[in-house]
Amino acid sequence: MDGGEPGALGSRHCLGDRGWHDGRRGLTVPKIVDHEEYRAELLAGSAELFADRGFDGLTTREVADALGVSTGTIYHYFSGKRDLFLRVVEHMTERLTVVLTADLEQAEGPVARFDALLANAAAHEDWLARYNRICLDHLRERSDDGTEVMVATMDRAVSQLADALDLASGEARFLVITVFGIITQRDLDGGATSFDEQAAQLRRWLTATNH
Amino acid sequence: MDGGEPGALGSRHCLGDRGWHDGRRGLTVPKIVDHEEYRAELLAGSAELFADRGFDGLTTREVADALGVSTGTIYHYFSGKRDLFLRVVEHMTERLTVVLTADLEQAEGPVARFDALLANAAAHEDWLARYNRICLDHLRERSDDGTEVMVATMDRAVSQLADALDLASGEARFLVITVFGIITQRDLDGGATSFDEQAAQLRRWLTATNH
Amino acid sequence: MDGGEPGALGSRHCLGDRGWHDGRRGLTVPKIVDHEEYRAELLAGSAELFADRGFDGLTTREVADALGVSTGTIYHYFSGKRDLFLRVVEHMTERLTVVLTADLEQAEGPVARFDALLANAAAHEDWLARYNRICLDHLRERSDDGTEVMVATMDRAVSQLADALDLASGEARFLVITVFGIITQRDLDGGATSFDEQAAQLRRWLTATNH
Amino acid sequence: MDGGEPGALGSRHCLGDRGWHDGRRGLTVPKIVDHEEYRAELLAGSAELFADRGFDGLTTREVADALGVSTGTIYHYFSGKRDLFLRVVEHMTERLTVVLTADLEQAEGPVARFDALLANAAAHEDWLARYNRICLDHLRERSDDGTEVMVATMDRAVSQLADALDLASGEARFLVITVFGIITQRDLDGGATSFDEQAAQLRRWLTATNH
DNA sequence: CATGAATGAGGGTTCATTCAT
DNA sequence: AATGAATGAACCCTCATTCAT
Repeated sequence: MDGGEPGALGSRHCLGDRGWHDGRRGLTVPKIVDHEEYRAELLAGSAELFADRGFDGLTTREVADALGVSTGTIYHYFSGKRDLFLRVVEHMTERLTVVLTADLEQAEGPVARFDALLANAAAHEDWLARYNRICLDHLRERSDDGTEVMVATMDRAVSQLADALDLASGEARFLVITVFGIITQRDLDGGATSFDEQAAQLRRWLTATNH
Repeated sequence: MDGGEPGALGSRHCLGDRGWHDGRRGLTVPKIVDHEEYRAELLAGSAELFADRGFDGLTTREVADALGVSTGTIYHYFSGKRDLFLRVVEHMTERLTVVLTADLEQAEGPVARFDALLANAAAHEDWLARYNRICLDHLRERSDDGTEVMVATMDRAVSQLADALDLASGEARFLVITVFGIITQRDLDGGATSFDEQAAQLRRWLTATNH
Repeated sequence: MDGGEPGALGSRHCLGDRGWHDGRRGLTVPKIVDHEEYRAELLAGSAELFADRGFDGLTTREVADALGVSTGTIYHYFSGKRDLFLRVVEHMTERLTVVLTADLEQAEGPVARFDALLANAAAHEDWLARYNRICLDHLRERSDDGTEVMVATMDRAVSQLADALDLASGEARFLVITVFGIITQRDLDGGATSFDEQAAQLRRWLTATNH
Repeated sequence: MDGGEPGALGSRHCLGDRGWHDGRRGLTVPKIVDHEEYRAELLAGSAELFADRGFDGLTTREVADALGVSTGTIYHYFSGKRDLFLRVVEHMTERLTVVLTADLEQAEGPVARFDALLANAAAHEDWLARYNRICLDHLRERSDDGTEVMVATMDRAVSQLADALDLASGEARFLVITVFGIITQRDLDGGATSFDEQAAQLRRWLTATNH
């Protein structure tokens, strides 16, 4: 189980001890870069919480405690709880394609890439499960334009996968849907469903398709 | 699109006017049956709300208003908001198999039954999407024993389907997972994903499998 | 020193113990009248607090404690702290003319009515001082249309006084302004300024005016 | 309409660019005078804000922004928000007599001095209105010894005016009270009340008195 | 049985103040 | 001397729950 950030060593870190550390004498110019970096750290640290507890089930106090900062600090970097949540979703959404298609290029041929995709899904299963939960929560908060983001995100992932695996768009979409289906089910039943067994079913579909 | 109860004529009904204080005492002998029926009506009426807004995003006042009763009435039939939610999940869970396998027996042969299953899913898509949402919410409220219920529910549905469609357990599970995957995706993207197109992919898998 | 309501015996009363007390059997119709009465009591009880501490300097908890109710109750009768404050100002504004002109009719002749006016001012000095404070606070909260209310209120009081004392509009206005000036000064210096001495100056003006 | 400081050219100036870190060390010897001057500038710049928004309605951040400095700077020159406010009141109080009696000596005779007084009041109406507001706020912050300051201030102004206009103490007090009454009323009604008309009433009183 | 007024703990958010730079 | 990021107590307000009617 990986931490809040896939690929990063997301050990529970305390973010509470920073300063300006500008360097050159007396200059009171704080580093802008640092601010953005810190923001990203807060985002990464909040993702897991929002996924586990849901937007409404999570308090800002809990977020602050988990991040090792005060509630005021959260409001220094984000305009509110809702803003933080929306940024978390944005942040995760940007990484979805990366998570699914990482190392896909290094595999030779569609079948090998299919295996690589499943390996990616298995490696980042927790992250994907969290993303899935968060997406449903996001829909509640932005029922108006929430779907637009999802459509665009899905389309991007699907088109990349279609290219890499030499599949039609609808087929690649089926692939993503099923992968998420397996992950959702395992999320719901606590892992009772075998990932490999279901992956085997999916490979059978691929074999029947890929001609 | 059906209402809160699949198969029932789920028009938005106001439950508030049963009128225990209608005057003629002695006439309105409160039957036990009535109590249970009323409870069921409250459950059915709450399902949609919990699915749409989430457990934490919904207030008891809102539930009461939607049901056309007072908050006190809810506390008369349930021990609290959480209890109501848990009963809603139970109530929906009990119906899951029914929803998925309705009219399945009348179809002849595995393939026809597969089609009937998909027809069921399409007919009750809203209900299934809500059930899917509620299950993830349920997991948050009962992270301890929440999975047990899900495992049992899934197993029951899977074994029924395995019998009806002449599939191995793992195959039937794949079927359910994929159906839910499609419905979840359509829930997220507002219906942008074509149900039929994805169903066609699933049939391809079935064809490759069912020999 | 009178309480929050001029003329009323405004002893610090605990408002926390009420019910429906409808009377006729089983009817679940709560009394509407009661609701409005209670609202008025809350208003009267809040006036002193807002005057003493200012809108921003007063917490809802303090209001609730002083009224002997919970914070939630305040939100049951008013839409928020700001609404409560605005209603208090409205409530007091409606009474201003009454406070100033009470018993004025019973006096014979302009001079006697002038004396009656000063007697009214002295009798309700605390209430007038509070009203004065609250008006300045009100201006901060509603800098847009706050002045309109003040203009209308002042005009009403002035025209009544002009009639009763047989004064021109500008003269009646001078009278009101000076009375409030004396009260404000006494509010600021803790009563060091003599009310009677200043009233004597005002009477000298009246004598020079009233021809 | 004058700025925060009567008689001073109170254009909204940014105080934030004194540049202690301008580079050439040793050149910018921090004089004590400078420190005090700067303090006075901060005081003058804050007066308007405190009057308009009230002590509790104003944040230190807002004060800092308006002054063009950081919040830290305020804490360098004052021990806190409350201290700053108290110093503002002190600062304004010291100037009250000056504002009211400026150019009074140059006028010949009591009546001419009376006119000069009214001219002063009209010229510094905004400042006086702000002073009036701030005094009521001050009373809230220092209800214990707040009145003492007010009594002393009033007495000083009254005795100066009594001398200059050849009035008895109570008469001079009436004069000040009425001037403030007019200004307060005009503050409340947005200038709807005519200053000159009310001043004419006051002159009538003077005529009846000064014999 | 049904109601909804009342409660008060706890929610999101603000802001006076501190202090490392 | 000046900055502004960080803090956390305390703000206004919400809402699950109780109970007199």
